[in-house]
Amino acid sequence: MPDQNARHPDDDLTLPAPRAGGIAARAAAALRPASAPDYFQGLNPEQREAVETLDGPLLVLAGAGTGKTRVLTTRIAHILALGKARPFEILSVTFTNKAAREMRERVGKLLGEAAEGMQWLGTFHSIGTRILRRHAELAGLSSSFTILDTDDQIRLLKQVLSAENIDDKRWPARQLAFAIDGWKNRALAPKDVPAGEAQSFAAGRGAELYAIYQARLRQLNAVDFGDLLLEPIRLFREHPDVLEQYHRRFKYMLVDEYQDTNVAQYLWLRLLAKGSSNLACVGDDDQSIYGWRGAEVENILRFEKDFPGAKVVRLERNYRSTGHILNAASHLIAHNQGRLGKTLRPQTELGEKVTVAGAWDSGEEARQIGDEIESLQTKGHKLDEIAILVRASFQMREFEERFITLGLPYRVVGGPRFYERAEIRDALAYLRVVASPADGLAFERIYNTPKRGLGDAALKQIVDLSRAEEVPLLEAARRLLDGPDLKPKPRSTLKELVQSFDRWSALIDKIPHTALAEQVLEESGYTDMWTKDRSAEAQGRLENLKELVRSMEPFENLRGFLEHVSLVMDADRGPGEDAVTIMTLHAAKGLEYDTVFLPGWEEGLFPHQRSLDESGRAGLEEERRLAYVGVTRARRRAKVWFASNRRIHGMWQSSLPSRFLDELPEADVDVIEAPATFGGGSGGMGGSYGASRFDRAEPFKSTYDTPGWRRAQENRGPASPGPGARRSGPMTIEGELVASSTAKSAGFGKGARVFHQKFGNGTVVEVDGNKLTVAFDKAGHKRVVDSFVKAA
DNA sequence: GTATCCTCGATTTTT
DNA sequence: TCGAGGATAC
Repeated sequence: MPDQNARHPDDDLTLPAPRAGGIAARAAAALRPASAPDYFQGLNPEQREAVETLDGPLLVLAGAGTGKTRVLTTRIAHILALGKARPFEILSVTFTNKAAREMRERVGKLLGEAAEGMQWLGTFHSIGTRILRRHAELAGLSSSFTILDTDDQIRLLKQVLSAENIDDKRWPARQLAFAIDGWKNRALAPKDVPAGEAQSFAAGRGAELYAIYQARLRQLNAVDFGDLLLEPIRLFREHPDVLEQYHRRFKYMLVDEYQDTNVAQYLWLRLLAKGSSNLACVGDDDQSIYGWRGAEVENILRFEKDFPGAKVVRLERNYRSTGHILNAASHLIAHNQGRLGKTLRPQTELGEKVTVAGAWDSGEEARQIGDEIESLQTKGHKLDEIAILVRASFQMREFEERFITLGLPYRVVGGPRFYERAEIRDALAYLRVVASPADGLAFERIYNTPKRGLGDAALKQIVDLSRAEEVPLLEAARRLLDGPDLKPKPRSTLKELVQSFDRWSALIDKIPHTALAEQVLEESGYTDMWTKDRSAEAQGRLENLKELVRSMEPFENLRGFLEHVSLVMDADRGPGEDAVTIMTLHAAKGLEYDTVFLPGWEEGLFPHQRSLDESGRAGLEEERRLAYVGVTRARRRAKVWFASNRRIHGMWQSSLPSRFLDELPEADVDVIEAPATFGGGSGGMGGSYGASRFDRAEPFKSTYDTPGWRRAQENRGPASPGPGARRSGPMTIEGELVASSTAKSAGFGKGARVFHQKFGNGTVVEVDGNKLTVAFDKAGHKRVVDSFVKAA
């Protein structure tokens, strides 16, 4: 999506552009029929209520697959059709560019060109940028400020650390970046950082370094992502007249995925909502899975308190998935305590039960899933409608390898994205310097790429001069050429580089930006560098560079393109051939597939041990929400898998089925006994020791035959706890843990000698229900399920 | 400036 | 176990 900023001339806040008003008026006329407007067609009563409740704060609790986007877009159409506001008077915020793009498209379908006038539809960050550019001087910036990405941020922090004589081995820049991000997420300026936290970096210098970093940003006329939220907040607080302008401007405000907002975003919204108070937030507390990067579920849980008189509408009719899938998901998520309470109601038949199956190890898990996909394919299912959702990306590899063997087309979502590739970042760095010669970080990135013999020594001279004279790096380089300090060789190379940049910069308004980009890449020797490179990726990198130039075409100029890139960092990739999708659960939020495979439901992996260790119960609940997100991606088939052995950090570990399996309702789940392909796999393992397939089925069965499991069945109860009912968690998590670990044991006592297929012989040192701690003679202490060992 | 050795860490990720 | 990234040696 080309950024709107690039296309729309800056409008004046106080004088609405008449052109846009015309569009709105036409849209309104087109949409205003005699009776109920067409766009209400097919909305259920709750959705309609959410659309029609226009005045005052509104929270729409939209469960998975309940038509959330539809409500948002129809609401916009309704506001415009009633003439309550013009397109540019609606603030509509999303989290990702993808969501913003989709929203714009769908509004476009409803309204046609009126969607074009929606200048304030975008991500928190893009809207923040827009606001900040308008009032840059009030924030000590010029309106052409650059936006640093994570890489630039780290580079700058490294500079700060070295200038402050802090050993960056002991106190890595990454760690400081992480801390600063955390503070910014919570809208803390350097002076607001709690003393205790500042203490945690570089012997108490955390807040001080943060302050120095901020000062450096200002010097560079740059902001980081956090500033795009923080600076507008500061602006609004310190300049009530500015805030007032936006209050007048935004008649209606809509926020998507409200459960993902962090403190800064929340404050930002609160300030703006002091105007009209027509703030509609849509979200689902049960799908809050980004706590680890600053999202505060509390924001959504507290909505009614924060915005007095708020109306809450629950969307619970799910049009996506069949009954068993929804029942399973609802029952699972009901184990969480901190939630607003909401149960998905199926609108169609029960369909297929959710299946749960176990595999001996992760390799077998991948083989079985691969086989199942092939069989679905023979039955005529499209691969595009099949997804494998994993907890952690290392799980993907096994599937990829298997699918390559099978010749099964797949696509991996995630991974290094287009704009993060080294060659793209290098090319962009060149263009950034051309567009804004003061961009020191970009200059630093490419001043010796391709290698031109400018080493650290020359760089240090430039940096020192830049500091001493308080000028940008490029300017410092220029001055250095006039002085006596440079050796002849670097002098001539540097001179050529500086002159090249002067030449390119002069061309900015003279030739098309795509042609300029090509010229820069050519003359700088950058393309050459890859042409000469004999490595395997070089060809692909050259392709990427061409793709980059192509992607610049829709933009008016270089500046517009760079703005887009700094915020978007994401390139559309075409649909391509029919293929299975492999991605993380996090990446799957908002998507849906007919068939969803959910491998790796094992304790330690899912829920992830680290999440439990770091965040305790809150961590567990977020993991459970992730499981809920996973299951609710499925329209017709959800297939959960676990493996009893998995290689973690290169070492085989035996694993126990996830507690989340215990939390699925038996009535909606089929436990699959693995087909008899045991031992028929790759590698030398398996098969030879004559184990029966029940070796695998058994631990699973025993897990199910627990008091916790039975209690879970009894607690299934009616599907809906009723609006507003806060389910206090029908069963305690601790209870279930104890329950599943007090399952009947296969009868090994302390001191018994046992044999395990992977770990060999050992002695039982502890018995905890059906889980044994065994001191293996060779493999050390391990926890295993009793049915995996035999009496030795 | 580049090759090789070694050490460390190993969920999730957007802007 | 394996890979990236930094440090060291040439």
